[in-house]
Amino acid sequence: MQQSPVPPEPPIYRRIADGLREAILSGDLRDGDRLPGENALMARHGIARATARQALSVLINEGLAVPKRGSGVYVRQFRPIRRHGSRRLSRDRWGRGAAIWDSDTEGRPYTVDEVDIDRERAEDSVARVLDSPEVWVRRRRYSVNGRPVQLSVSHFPAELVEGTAITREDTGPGGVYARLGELGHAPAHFTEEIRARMPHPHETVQLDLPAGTPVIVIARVARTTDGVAVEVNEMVLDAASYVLQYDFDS
Amino acid sequence: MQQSPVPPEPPIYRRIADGLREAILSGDLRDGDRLPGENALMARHGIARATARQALSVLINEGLAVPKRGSGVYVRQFRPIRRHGSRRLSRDRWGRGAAIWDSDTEGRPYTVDEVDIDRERAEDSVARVLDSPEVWVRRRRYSVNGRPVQLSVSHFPAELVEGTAITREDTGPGGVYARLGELGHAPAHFTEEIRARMPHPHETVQLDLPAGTPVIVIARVARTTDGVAVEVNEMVLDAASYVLQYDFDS
DNA sequence: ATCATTGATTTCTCTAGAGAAGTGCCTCAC
DNA sequence: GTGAGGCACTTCTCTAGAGAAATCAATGAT
Repeated sequence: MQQSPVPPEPPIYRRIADGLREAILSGDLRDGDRLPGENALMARHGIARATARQALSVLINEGLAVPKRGSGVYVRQFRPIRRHGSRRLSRDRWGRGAAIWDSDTEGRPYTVDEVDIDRERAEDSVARVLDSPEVWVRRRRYSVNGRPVQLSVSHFPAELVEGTAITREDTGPGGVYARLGELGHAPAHFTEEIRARMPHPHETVQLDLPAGTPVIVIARVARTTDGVAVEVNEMVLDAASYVLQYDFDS
Repeated sequence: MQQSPVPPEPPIYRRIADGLREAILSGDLRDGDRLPGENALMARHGIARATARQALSVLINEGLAVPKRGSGVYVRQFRPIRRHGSRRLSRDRWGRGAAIWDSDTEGRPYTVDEVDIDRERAEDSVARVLDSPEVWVRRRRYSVNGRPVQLSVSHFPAELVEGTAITREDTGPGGVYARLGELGHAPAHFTEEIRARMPHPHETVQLDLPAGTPVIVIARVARTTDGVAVEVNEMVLDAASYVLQYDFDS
């Protein structure tokens, strides 16, 4: 009737994982250090290969370690980019030392290494927001220091942007927002919806994500001063590479 | 010298996982449906138990499926709560049908089922922002419909709030922000930093997270009109339960 | 010096089997 | 009808072994 007096101790693979995690979080093992591998764990603990792998897979799925085939398992590093939602409000308004999480200084060289532009039928959710069944779609991939960090898919109402530079690879000075402004539809209000989830397989490939890395998905809607939606942009970010920042008044 | 003409086909466990994922994403298998289990996969594909498990673990780690011990593996469901950053700007300003992602209507009953209040030494990052080595800490867990969805840890400068209701379990009408206002330190500006990562073990326990569920971490700093930081609140959200929304002007 | 090859090491994939532990349904006694 | 017990089924944990594939360093040929 009563609780078992002996709390069952966790399984072997978990005790090993706990030990390694402890070493990582305490700082004994640092960014990029090599963890004991399958063979080392088998020998040290007298266990089967599958059990050693299971222990390591715990840390890998937690995003604390990254396996490199033929080489070893290494401690993961976290050095994010800071992305500001509202530039207007956040512009270093509160000075230095104000951030909770460290991040690399901004202004690192972004490169766009894949661009794809098409006219398509819009998905339901996009068509509803843009109030347009057909859209021009701009797909891009952004990399920093040669590492892909973000996928971006922008949607524009087809009739609105037809024939403009928005439908071409080179959008000209100021980018798509300048072009929208020339059309008399300058974006003035933004809504960003944010989710986090594990990546789909094609995202894992395109962002070159190791196991245990979630993605942050941002769905951003740009509207004119009249409240007309002129762009829907869905961004998929490597969660290990980003810190998002939003500033607002109460 | 040239690329192998035969693209190596993916391993068995991955092909099986791909098939099941397809069934889920296409809608053949829906929220809460039962997937074929280890034994079914072993029989159908003529594979070993470990291989069948590996196929299922792919989907589990992707957050698409949830195992229930002794019962089976089931398709995961996603029915998030919408959390607004800036209430002032977002208040249904753009009418209905404006959201990209579905979410349950707000106003569902929140319950706070664990409260813990202490005076402590602050961590470095918190001490730096609050400019105070000692802090009062309020730890809470929020649940919706009996399911824990959020952990929250609030920090206040110790000298500032000493002796007020902020150091007691019942903070009185209006909550801690009303008390800060009475002290002449009403929060006026907010900065929220957002990350996503896999949960730590204690977060997995406290939020009752299945494998393959990331958490969203929000570090929120509240400041007075003078720019003095009066609260640092770190929230850990079940990523499968939340959509965050931020509205701002360009 | 540079490049190709080789070999040791490592992770990755898979087989075959076994017992533990939790779940859910059915049956049986009351 | 209702509750208790048992049983089938499920996932979970682990052992033992083997070959494939990627990495890295050392070696050897040019």
